[in-house]
Amino acid sequence: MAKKSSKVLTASVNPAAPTLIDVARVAGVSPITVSRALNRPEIVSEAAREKVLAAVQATGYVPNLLAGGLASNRSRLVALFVPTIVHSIFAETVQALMARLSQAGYQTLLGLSGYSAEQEEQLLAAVLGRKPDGIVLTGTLHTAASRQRLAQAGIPVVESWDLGEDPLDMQVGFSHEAVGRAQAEHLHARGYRRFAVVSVDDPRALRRCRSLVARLAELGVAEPPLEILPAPALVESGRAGLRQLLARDEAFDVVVCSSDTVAQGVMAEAASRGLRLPKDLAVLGFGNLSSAAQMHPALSSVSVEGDRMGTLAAEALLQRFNEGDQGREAVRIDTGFHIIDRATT
Amino acid sequence: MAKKSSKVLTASVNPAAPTLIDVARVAGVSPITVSRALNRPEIVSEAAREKVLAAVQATGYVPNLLAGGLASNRSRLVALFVPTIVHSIFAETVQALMARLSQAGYQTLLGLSGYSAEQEEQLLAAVLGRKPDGIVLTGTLHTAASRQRLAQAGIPVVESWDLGEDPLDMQVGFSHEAVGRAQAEHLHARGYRRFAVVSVDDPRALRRCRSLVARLAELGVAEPPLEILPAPALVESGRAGLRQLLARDEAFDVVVCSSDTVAQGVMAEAASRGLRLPKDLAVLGFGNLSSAAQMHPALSSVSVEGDRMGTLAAEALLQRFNEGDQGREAVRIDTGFHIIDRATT
DNA sequence: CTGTTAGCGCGTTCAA
DNA sequence: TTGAACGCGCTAACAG
Repeated sequence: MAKKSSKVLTASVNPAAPTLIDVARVAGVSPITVSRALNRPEIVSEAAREKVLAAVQATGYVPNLLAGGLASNRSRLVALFVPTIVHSIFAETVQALMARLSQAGYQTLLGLSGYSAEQEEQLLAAVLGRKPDGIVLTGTLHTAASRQRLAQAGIPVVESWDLGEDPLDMQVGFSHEAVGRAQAEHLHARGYRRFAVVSVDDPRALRRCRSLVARLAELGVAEPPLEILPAPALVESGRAGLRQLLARDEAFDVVVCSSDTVAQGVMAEAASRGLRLPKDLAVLGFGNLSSAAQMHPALSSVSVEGDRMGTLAAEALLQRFNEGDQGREAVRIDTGFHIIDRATT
Repeated sequence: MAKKSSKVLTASVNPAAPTLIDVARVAGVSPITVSRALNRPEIVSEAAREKVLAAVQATGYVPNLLAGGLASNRSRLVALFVPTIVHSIFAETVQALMARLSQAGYQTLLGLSGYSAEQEEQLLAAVLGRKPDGIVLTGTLHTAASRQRLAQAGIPVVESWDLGEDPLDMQVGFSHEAVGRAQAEHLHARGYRRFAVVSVDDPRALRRCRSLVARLAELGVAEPPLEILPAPALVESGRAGLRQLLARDEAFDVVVCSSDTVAQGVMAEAASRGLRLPKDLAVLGFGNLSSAAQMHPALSSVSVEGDRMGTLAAEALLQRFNEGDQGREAVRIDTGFHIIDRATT
């Protein structure tokens, strides 16, 4: 390991990354003054500040955040878990959250938790070791062990993309049950009576589906044929879903899909069979509001604002960071959703 | 669950997260034995290992990776910079890289660098403070300051999604010039002579475009009309691009697009004007091989394997981590690309 | 195979 | 406003 002695050797290989002490020496002040000049410039005399800044430039000093975090117990790191970012409605949430946090001086440790609470638990154990100052999860389904670890970590937690019973801490999302009900009511009001469902095997998608079916029952519509396919949602899932539905030989004139991606597959399969959309078959998807423009002109969809969820989650955390754990108001934001109906346009 | 007797206060608020020392006390061994039992189990007696593991369970110990990283100078963290992950060909690279790295015990610090080298430089300063063990960048365009910081950091670097002159270290990607040439040659061979181009203002996209134009010139085709639109690439960019091209009143029968997203917009605009695809107008996109199935049936495309780039980048880093900096073979992997022609199917 | 010693680089707590 | 001492939690290097 490198010693106190000045750097005389290996000048080209690795000039022994300068530390705060090196900067202090160059600036002619004490190490702690350097620390303060960098972290809380307002409490340092202007003269000192300038000397320090010059020395930082001269040495190419980069603060070691590992050491800083260890000493201060503040890592300036936020962990973010999403199931996946490929072909995914979560990508916008990730992007928006990162944008807001980095602007506030925080960095983001991304975790891909898949669609299982067990995978999330695994990841959690690893990530909490980095001592993040806060964490954003997707959904409200967590293992008991996860809940305990999270509680023990004592950091602010945001659950996103859902609203549920006994929150871990803060929540920013919408009710998947409400989505299911709205789907049923909207399509029923438009005159549809013969439904079918294609969904991937994701807990939240299934909840929307169950809620849809329940509301349909209340409206006097018989339980529709369901096709549940393995996650992740691919276009091919939609194609397969519609194929299997048609093979069942039950009549339907609208297909409710668990995502826009699945819906695209359903539409592609329908088109290849000569069905006219939405005349012969209407399709209802689910996805990001901002992607709505990209959709097939005949695809109706339930749209949520993934980016806004990200921004709101970030802001909830930042506020908690500043309040220093006392404000602790019970944040619980319903971001809602919209139904975009393309059948009429 | 209870400790020996040390922590008496605030039992409910925060049981003062157990440290390695607490575990050692419970297990009846020295702290360093706990450390070894966890990090290099093979060099510890089975008896000790079992005692330690039991104590870890009992205490709910989570190793502090900040402290570990500081002491060992190994953070088990890899930084990954991509321009964006929304509507993006990079999402698959991120996912694949993370999957491979997490399997090897590394976590990923994601940075969104936009499409500018300056933004990348900003990010770099912040991220290097976390002392990542390695870093993966997108592209080969970096500021002088970035290059210097990177060199000074002395960690393995992978440049992805491109191959270029004087690499920083390792490269995993393909030649954008080769793509441009291939586009020209493929379409020319198919009989097209009247080209047009819609591209967003992204350095790599512009290089493909320039190369296309140059090769066309060699083939005796006049310089095609170009529409360059601001990044990021949206479906709307494509619509606007085609509108503006048509307004120019120059004839063309094929449009080369900087991405599949742009291509979708071009096709949507074309369809809304009653053009038949690909008969009246052929469209060539650019995107991920695995997304090819999602494309419009008339959309041809240059396809690259984003996920494979991610995996290869991860493996290049892991190998370097293990070799301990001596192997240092000059990794430079051309992942190539494919042209998928849908006009004939 | 196990333990002891001595930091890693920084921020907190005091005092000046 | 500045500085000195101390320790955050862990691991490298040596010894036993």
